[in-house]
Amino acid sequence: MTSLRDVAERAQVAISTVSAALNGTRPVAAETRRRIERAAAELGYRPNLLARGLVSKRTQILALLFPAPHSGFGLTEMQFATGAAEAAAEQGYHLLLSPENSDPVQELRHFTGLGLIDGALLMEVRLDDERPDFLVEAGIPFSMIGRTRDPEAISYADIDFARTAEEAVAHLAELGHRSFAFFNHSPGAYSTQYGPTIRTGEEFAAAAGRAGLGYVDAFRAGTADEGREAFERLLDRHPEVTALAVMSDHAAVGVIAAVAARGWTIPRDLTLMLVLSSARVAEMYHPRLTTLEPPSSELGRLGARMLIDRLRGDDTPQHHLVPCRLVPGDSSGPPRPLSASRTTSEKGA
Amino acid sequence: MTSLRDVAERAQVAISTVSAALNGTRPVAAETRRRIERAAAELGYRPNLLARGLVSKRTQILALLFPAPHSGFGLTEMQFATGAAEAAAEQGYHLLLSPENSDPVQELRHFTGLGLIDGALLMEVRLDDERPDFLVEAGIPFSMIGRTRDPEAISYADIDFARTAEEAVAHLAELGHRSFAFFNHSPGAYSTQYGPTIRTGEEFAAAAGRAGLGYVDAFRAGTADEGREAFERLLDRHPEVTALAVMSDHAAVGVIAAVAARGWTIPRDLTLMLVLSSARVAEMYHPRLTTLEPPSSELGRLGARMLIDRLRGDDTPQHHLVPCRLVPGDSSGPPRPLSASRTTSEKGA
DNA sequence: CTAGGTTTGCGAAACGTTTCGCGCGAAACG
DNA sequence: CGTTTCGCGCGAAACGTTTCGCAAACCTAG
Repeated sequence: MTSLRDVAERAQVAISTVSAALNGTRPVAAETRRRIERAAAELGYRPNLLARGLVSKRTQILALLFPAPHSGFGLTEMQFATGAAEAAAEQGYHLLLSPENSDPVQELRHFTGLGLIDGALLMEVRLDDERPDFLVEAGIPFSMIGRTRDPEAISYADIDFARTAEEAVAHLAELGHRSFAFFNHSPGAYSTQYGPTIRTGEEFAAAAGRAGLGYVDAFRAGTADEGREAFERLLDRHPEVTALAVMSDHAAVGVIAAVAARGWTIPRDLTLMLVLSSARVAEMYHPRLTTLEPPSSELGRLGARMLIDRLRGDDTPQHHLVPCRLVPGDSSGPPRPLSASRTTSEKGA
Repeated sequence: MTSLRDVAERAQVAISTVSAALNGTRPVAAETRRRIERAAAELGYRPNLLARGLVSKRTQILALLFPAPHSGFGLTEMQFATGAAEAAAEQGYHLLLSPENSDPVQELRHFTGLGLIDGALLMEVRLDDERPDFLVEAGIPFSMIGRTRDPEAISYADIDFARTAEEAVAHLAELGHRSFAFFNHSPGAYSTQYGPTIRTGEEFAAAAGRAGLGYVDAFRAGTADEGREAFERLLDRHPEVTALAVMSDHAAVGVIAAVAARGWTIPRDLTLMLVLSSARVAEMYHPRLTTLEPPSSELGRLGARMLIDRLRGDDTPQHHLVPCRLVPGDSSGPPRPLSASRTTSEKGA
C-alpha cells in the first residue's frame, strides 16, 4: 500500500504538503500541486481511511440498523438498503449493514463506542421506538426511514400516507365505487406500534370521509386464511362494499380465493388493490393487482442523503414525505351492480 | 470517548499493560488484570477500531459486493445479505454493503486501496466472472456465494443443483409422472453466464435421465407472456408432458393463466413447481405452488464464515453445496390420464 | 533599500492502538 | 551467597493521516 510518504518522496515535497495539495486544505502553488498530483496518480495512491478517520474523527461510514426480521423481510427492506447504499456511495460514504439483536439499545451502545461510524440510519421505526432517544442523548447523528410518534426534531423520510390514501380513494371514486373496505395488518405484537400499519389505517379513513365514500375498516388480516375469513364476514355484514384495499400480500391470496369460491370474478364483482406492496409482487397475482407501491428505494436514498447533509453541518432536521405510486393492474373496475336492496337511494353525485 | 489511556490512569498501570491484559496478548498478573478489567468496565471502555486497525492491519470489516440490480433484486439477495451480516456479527465482524457500478473491477481497485476492509464476499457470481481474478492477484481474501466455472481454488458456497434436481425429479416420479418439462430463465444477456441458470438446466436434464423420465427443456421464459406462450407451444409439441418446473416467478403466472384458459386445473391437469423461489413467494399463487426454496440465508452465512476462517489463517479453500428445500404446495398431484394417443405404450415400470 | 505583508512549504505533534525490547525484583539454582 | 532465570510491567516506536505554528522567500510600497 502506497502511503502519503511515498508520494511525498516521489514529488520531492513534505508529507504535509501532499496532504494539503490532495485535499485542497490550504493553498499550494500550481506547479507543486501538479507535480504532487502526477506522483499520486503514478503511484496509484489511495488515502488510508483508518488513519484519516483516526485523526479527523470522520470515517465516512454510515450504519444501517436493521432489526431482526420480525415477520420475514421483503423487497421493501432490501430496497431501503440498496437505495441507501447507492446514495451513500455517490457521496463518498460507505454503508455498514448492522443487524440488531434482541436489545437494540444495548447493541447500539456497544457499537457506537467503537468509533467506527459517523452516523446511523434507522429503519423499521416504531411509533414508540426507543432508539432515537438513545442516539440523541449519545450525540450520534442519525436519520430515520419511517418516524416515531413525535419526530419533528429528527430528520426522517417516510411514506406520505395521507396522499397515498387520497390517491387510492380517488382511484376508486373515479371508477364509480361508493363504498369500500380496508384490511389492515393483523394485530400482531409488532404492528401495534408500527407506523405504516397505524397511519395507513387512519389516513384511509380520513380520505374516505373527505370523498364521501362508505368505508369499512373493522377487519384485519395477515394470512391467507385470515383474508378469506375476513372477506366472507365483510360481505356478510357489508354487502354494499364493492372495492377492497388490502395491506398484506398473503391476505390478498385468501381474498382472491374467497372471491372465486363464491363464483365471483375480479374485477367484475370486486375491485381489489394492494397497499404498500411492490409492483413486482402485484404482478404475481391473477389478475394482476392494482397496487400502491411504496417508494422504498427513494426513502433509502433520502435517508442517506439527510444523514450526510447533517454530517456536513446542516443542523436543521429535514422531513420528507413521499407518496406511494399507484400502479394500475387488472383488478380495478367499476363497481358491480348492487343487488336489489339499495339501488334506489343515491344516484347523482 | 474513553481511551486506553483513561483506563491505564485509573488502574494505575501503563497503557501497554492495559492492552495486554484486555487482549490476553501476554501474561498479566491476576491481580493486575482484575484491577484493569474493573477500571475498563467502570469507564465503559470500548477499543477504537480505527486505531487498532491502523496498526494491526485488521479492521474486522467485510465487504459484501453486490452488483447493480440487473433484473431487480429479490428476497434471495436480501437473504444473502442478512445471513452474511448475522454470521459476521456473531464472529465480531462487520459487513459493509458495497454497491458495484458498471465497472466492478475498477471499483474494486479503488475500494480496496482504502485499507478499510479485511476481505470481500462476492455474490451474483457469473461463470466467467472477472472479479475473482482481480482479488486473487490483489491478494485480498474473499469468498463467493455462487461460483465461477472453475472455482476449486476459492472458497464458495453454492446451491447443490444436482441434489436439488434429484429431489425435484424424485418428487415428480413418486407422484407417477413419466414426463416433465423445465422452463429456464429467458436468455437475457445476464443469464447466459449466470450459474443457477446454466447449472439448474444441466442438472435437471441429468436427473431426468437417471430417473428415466421424459424431459423437455426447449423452452425458456422470463415474463408472464413468455410463460403463457411457452406453455402453449409445449403442449402443442409435447402433449405427453404432465408436469412442469419453472425458474421464473413471472413465467409461472403466465403458465397458470394458460392452464386456466384451456379449462384445465392445477394440480389435476398439470403439476407445476417453482424452482429457486422462496416459499413466501410460492404462497402467493393460487393454488399455492410447490417450490424448491434456495437456502439463501444459509449461503450468506456460509460465505461469511468461510471468509472469516480464511482471515483467521485457514488457507485451504472450502466448498459448500446446499440443496434447495422442497416445499410442497397444492400444485403437485398425480399426472392427468393421457389422452388416447399413447395410453398403450408403457404401463408397468 | 528597507519594513511589512503575503505566499508557500516544512516539521512536529496528535489521534488510539499494538508491539517489542528492556529492566527490575524475586525466585530458583548450584 | 552469588548468579541465572523468570514473571511482570514499563516506555517508546510505529501505523498513515491531519493540523498548525513557523520560517524562508518573495513581493510591494514608502
